[in-house]
Amino acid sequence: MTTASSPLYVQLAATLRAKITSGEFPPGTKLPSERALCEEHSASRNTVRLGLQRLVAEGLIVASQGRGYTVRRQDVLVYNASRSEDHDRRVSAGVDAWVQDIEEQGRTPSQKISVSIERAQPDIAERLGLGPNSNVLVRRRLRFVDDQAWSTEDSYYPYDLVRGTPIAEPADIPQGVIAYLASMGHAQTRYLDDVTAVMPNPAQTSELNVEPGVPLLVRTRTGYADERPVRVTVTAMPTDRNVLRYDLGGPQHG
Amino acid sequence: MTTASSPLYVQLAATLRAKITSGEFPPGTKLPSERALCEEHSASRNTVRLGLQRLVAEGLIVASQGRGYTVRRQDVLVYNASRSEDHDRRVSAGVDAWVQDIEEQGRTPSQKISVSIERAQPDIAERLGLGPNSNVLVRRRLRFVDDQAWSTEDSYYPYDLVRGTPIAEPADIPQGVIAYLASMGHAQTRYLDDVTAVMPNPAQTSELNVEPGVPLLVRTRTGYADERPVRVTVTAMPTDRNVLRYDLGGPQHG
DNA sequence: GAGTGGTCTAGACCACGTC
DNA sequence: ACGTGGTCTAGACCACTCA
Repeated sequence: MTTASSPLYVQLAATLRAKITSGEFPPGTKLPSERALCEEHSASRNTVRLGLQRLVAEGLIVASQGRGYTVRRQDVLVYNASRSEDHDRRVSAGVDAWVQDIEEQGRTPSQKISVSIERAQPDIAERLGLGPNSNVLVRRRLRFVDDQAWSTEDSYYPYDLVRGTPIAEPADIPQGVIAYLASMGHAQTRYLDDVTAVMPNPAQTSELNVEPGVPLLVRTRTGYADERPVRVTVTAMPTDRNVLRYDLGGPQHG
Repeated sequence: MTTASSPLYVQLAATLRAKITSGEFPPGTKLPSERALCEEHSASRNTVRLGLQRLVAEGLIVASQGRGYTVRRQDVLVYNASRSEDHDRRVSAGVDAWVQDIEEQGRTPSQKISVSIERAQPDIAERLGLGPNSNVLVRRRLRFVDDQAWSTEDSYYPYDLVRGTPIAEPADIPQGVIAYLASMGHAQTRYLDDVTAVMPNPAQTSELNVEPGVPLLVRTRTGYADERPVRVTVTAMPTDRNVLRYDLGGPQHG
């Protein structure tokens, strides 16, 4: 047996994983307590915890102090990244593209917006083509779906570009920031998306209410108006509730 | 102090993290041994291990039995997803797009290809618009950069489409599979990419040589020829060495 | 062989949720 | 009040690496 030679905590994780993926433990099921699993598998609590930790890291179960472990409910929404900047759609709908995306999936989106002026972080400054001590206007969004925290989206604009405009106000802009910038002569004609994933740091863990161990999908979008970068947007999405979608119409790129 | 109230292992992780990110411990540095950190922080070994585990999960350090913990060397390559299917580039270069992408970054790519015929998994069958018991041709690629495992790419084709063609052979196809399919009248005109991230399972951990705790970026690309899905490709990339890039020429999508 | 991380035990007390 | 997970201790032996 190959399993007989693997560590106890790995076997324990495999046993529970099988019950979850087979459907014997459907989403919402409460797992036996750590101390019960100790007896059941003749293992110490530390060993049991090591095994459970594995399943938490895989996103299969969630732990809650005082309440126990439960099998996670899967509830994934699609964020359509390639069409999210479509001018026509946005202008006709009067809302931003994310809001529309979520509503089309029958859910209720909402967001909290805060605006500040900050010294640009080095990577942001580089993407915007700014000097090391430049200021940027930052619009931070915390996005909710059905009143549950869902993702964060932080946009950075060169401060010189937006000084004194409505973009610098902490309110939603009806037609969308993109369209407003376009009306000022900064129509974005090209977007560059870099996608990666990170493990959440403590701040993100609490802000987005993710279990430690669930990766965050991070998309960094740079928007260009006539080859000049005018915006960097960093979107962080817990992967247990998001899929990022790109619809590429064909081989028109080069 | 807020830090004074946080758990010991969190403080320990924060201390080491600061030394790493500040540059005091540059990449390649060997960390003090677990037992040395025990003394230094007056903590038990389990507690020290909890803290170190955190940094491993964040991808900052790697552990090696018998050798100790070392600060990870960051070495991230860009995979340009939006141009990777560009017919013109591929045909002119005579190699597949990933190979070209890596070579342009001054590295040496290589890959191992294996081909098999399998019963389609449910999610693959659904994306390909096939019935539940359909067969698919599977081309599995394990990709290397400078002889280090880098990513996996598994392509699924409806078996009826490729039976008896060179695609079903376990060799590289000089002009690329896409171009070959096009010459057979199945030119792919549209691609749909779903991007998410998962924690690696044990098989992926060993195949791609990733530390447990480093997330995998997973892109599922469905290729359409005249509205008919003809290919599904699943690419798994450890995020500690990959960034996925989309260059969107503008708001031409709808 | 000496030192490293990997696994494991058998306890302890604390913080949180539920009843 | 009780049971849950969260943190922590002080040991033990094994597996691996390197000199």
